[in-house]
Formats: sequence, C-alpha cells, structure tokens
Amino acid sequence: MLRLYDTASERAHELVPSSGVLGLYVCGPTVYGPPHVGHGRLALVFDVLRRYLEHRGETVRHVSNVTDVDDKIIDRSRAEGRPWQAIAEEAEAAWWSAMSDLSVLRPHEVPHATSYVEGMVELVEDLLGRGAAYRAPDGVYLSVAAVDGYGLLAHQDLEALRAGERVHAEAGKRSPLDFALWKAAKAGEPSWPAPFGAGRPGWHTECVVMSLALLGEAFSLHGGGYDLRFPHHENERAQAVALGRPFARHWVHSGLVEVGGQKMSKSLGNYLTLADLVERADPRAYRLLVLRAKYRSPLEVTPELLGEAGRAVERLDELAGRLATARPAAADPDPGGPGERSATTAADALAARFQSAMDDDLDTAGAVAALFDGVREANRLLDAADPAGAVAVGGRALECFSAVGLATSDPFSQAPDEAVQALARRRDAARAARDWAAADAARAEIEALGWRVEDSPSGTRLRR
RNA sequence: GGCGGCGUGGCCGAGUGGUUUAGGCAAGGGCCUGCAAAGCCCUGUACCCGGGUUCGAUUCCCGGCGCCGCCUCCA
Repeated sequence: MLRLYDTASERAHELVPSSGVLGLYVCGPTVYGPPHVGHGRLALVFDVLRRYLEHRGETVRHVSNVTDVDDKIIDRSRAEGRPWQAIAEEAEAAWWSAMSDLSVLRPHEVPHATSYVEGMVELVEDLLGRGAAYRAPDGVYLSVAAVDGYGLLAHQDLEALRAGERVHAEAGKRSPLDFALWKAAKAGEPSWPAPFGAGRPGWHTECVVMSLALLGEAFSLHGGGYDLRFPHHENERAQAVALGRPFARHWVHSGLVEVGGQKMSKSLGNYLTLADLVERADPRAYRLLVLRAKYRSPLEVTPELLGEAGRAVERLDELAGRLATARPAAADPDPGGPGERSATTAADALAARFQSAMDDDLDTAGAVAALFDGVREANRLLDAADPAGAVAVGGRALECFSAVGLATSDPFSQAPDEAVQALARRRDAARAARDWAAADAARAEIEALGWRVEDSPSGTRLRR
C-alpha cells in the first residue's frame, strides 16, 4: 500500500480510509487571475496521486475548492470597475480550461466558498460560543492561544512564531497571530448577514467547513502547495481543534516551482502562465517534468526544460507507433509458450518496479526511470524481431504512464494531406529506382511542409 | 531572529554507508541506413568545503560557505 510523507508527523505512513473511502481535500485556486505553472504543478501532483490510488483499486473522493470571494478578487474588481463575480467567473473558466489542457481530472466535488457561507457563519458562532473566538470592530478573530498545539505544521511553538519579526499586530487583534474568521462588511464589498454582524468569511474558514461537509470528520488527506503549510493549513487545523472535531489524518504539500532557483511568483514577474505553456509546449511535457521530480522538492521549470521533456515524450509516442505496427505480428503462434511466458514475466517485473516506487512516498522519479528502462527494452526487442516480447513489455510501460495521466499515441496514425502523401509515394518510388537525388528532394519537400520522415520496412512513414 | 530545506557528472533530477548502471535531455564514438530520421550499443574519473565516526561516506555527525522557502497574501 502507498505510504506518503505527512507534514504534521514528519514521517511517511499509509493513507487511512474513512468508511472505505480515501477522501482527498486539496486547496484549489483563488480565482482572481490567470493560473501559472506553479498552480499547474499542484494540480498535476494531486492528479497523479488520485489517478494512482484509483489505479490501485482504491475508492477515492477528490475534493478541491474554488475560493471565489477574497481580497484579491475585490481589489481587482475595484481596479477594473467590474463586478467581483465577473472576475471570479472569468478566472475560474481559465482555471478549468488550463486543467483540461493538462489532462487533470476534474475533482469529484468542486465546492465554492460563496456556496458555503451559511456553514461558515455557523462555524464562527460555534467558535464564539466556545470562547475560542472573539469579536472586534473589524470582524471576528480566532484566538490562537486557545488552540492546543498551535504551530504543529509550522513545527514551531507559539513563542517561536511570535518572535517572527514579520508578524505585525493589526487593528482588532489581541495577538498578532490571531486570524480573521469573519471580516466585517465594508462599503462596496460583498457581504452576508450574520448574528455577529454582516460581513464576509476569512480565507481559512471555508476549507474547514467544506472539507468536513463533503468528506466528514477524520478524512484521509489534506493537501496544498508547500506555501500553504503556514499559516493557511495551520489555521484550518486550529479551527478544527478549537471545535473539537477530528480533521485531516494526513497533510501533504507539493513543492514549489522555481525559475533560476527562485520561487515562481507574480511579484518577481518570473512566472509562465499555463496558457502560455500550452501554447509553446506539449502539455504532456510538463506532466513528465513534474513526474521526473520528487513531488515535494522544488522544481525548476523553463521553456528549455519543457522542450527537453517534450523530446522524451516524443520517444514514448515513437514507441507507441512501433508497437501499433508490431501488434499484428505479435500474435503468438504458441500462446502460453515459453516466449509468451517470459515476455509476460518481464512486463510484470516492470509493473512491479513501477508500483513499488510509487508506493514509496510517490517516488514518481523512480517509477518513471523504471518505465524508461521498459521503453528501451521494448525498442531493443523490436530491433531483435521479437514483436510479442516488445508488445508485452512496451505495452505495459505505456499503460503505466497512462495510469499516472501521461497518454501516448501512435504519431504515424495521423494521415497527412494528399499532397504530402503523394510526395511520400514519390520518394518511395525514387528510392526503389535508387534515384537518391530525387528521393532526397522529395524528403526535403515533405519536411518543408512540417512533417518528419522516417524509414520503415514498409516504406516512408510520416509524423509531425 | 525562529523553523524547514537544498548544494549530485554539460543541463534537469532521483538515490544509496561498499558489490551493476537511477532516469531524461544534450555531447562524443559505434551498429543499422544509399544518406538522413528512428532505434540500439558504448563513453565521459558526479556527488560544495573542512573536520569526525567507520575497515570504508556522496550517503551518518560537527563546523563552514553558498542558495532557497515559510514566519504577511501566495499553489
């Protein structure tokens, strides 16, 4: 079974299902602008986790929220003179479009903060009733001092956190670390009625309400980007603790994307949006780039690296094409014979290597390394005229890639238009006549039209 | 200042106390090919510096240097 590193306990352990279901809650986007590659990595990492668990036969319930009311959305609405809902809707549409481009499966549930305000109001009332929260002129705050073990995810105690120079006291707070559960209504801002005064929810409140509502108490895993570890997840946990409700059993954080060793972020201006990425690279290249690294390590992402990974993806497609051609010949004349048995054994060994790597804290880098070994072996078998063995081993490798969301396809199956096909026929004829000059001229013309020429026993093959 | 992490061969990026290599891409040589492409084979004295532990450390411990993240919104 899969063992995963848990940020809270700082060790790897197995995911624990609740009533037979693995509930995954992953903090999704605040919809105020175009998603960038960093957001994409988060989505890919948890998509890979979800796909792999399902591949392993687990029942998974994947929930990921959309924060559609927030300071940044309001700021932008003000700056652009447009309704805040319009900003959110537009940004959310861009998000799902990017997710679809990346082949990220849609989570089973996509709760929106604005749909759960009522629940958040109840939660705040509950916390006030328990004396864990207090009212201030500008809203309601949670008193961090009332929470046992505050700082668990940050791995620092209250004193150490207080010592942080960058924590400043704000208007109504009793302690600098206290955080807003509810922000009092201001003119021109969205607000909802509440017994403790109209206003809007603080960021940390929604995830508590939505995760518990959709997954129940003691759900399996709570995930997000590494930068959400503190204060966001710490503060979510603080609320659950103050409520006395069992919360996430496992905390998982995906590593940040870097450029030149620095975090990709808007303020540094070093970000690549997912829309740009899709335009200039094969989205599968990004998935492969993510898979080649440890999910919780920082990862360098540049157009050059995407291009490089793209060439590796092409190699996978190339194999898919070779296997498609080999399949008819692979029908074993002796089913169950020694040849087939050894091919199956090799394929099983490959899948076992893949699985044991994945089970080891989602070691996708090790898993991918194993699969590329399988790719090379399959190509070797094809060169050695063993189509059955190649199909068994190579097919299994590509299936495993597909299990983590990296689909391959026969690059030769796409039929070029008639003009290009005519050139290919002309080239084959010239080659048959040993007229190399004419053959090379035809090839040059084909390439000028954007197709690549490869020779095969059956003549010219074309791919993009 | 506190906490956490990183420093691996041209680049990205795993991993491990020592027997056989992560893997990808790039580079060089070879096989195949009319040539090329694709594929395969081979090659490059990799583990920041200084101590320590050890029969043996890239891998553990201590110190140093450099870099990064979080401590404020952030995937």
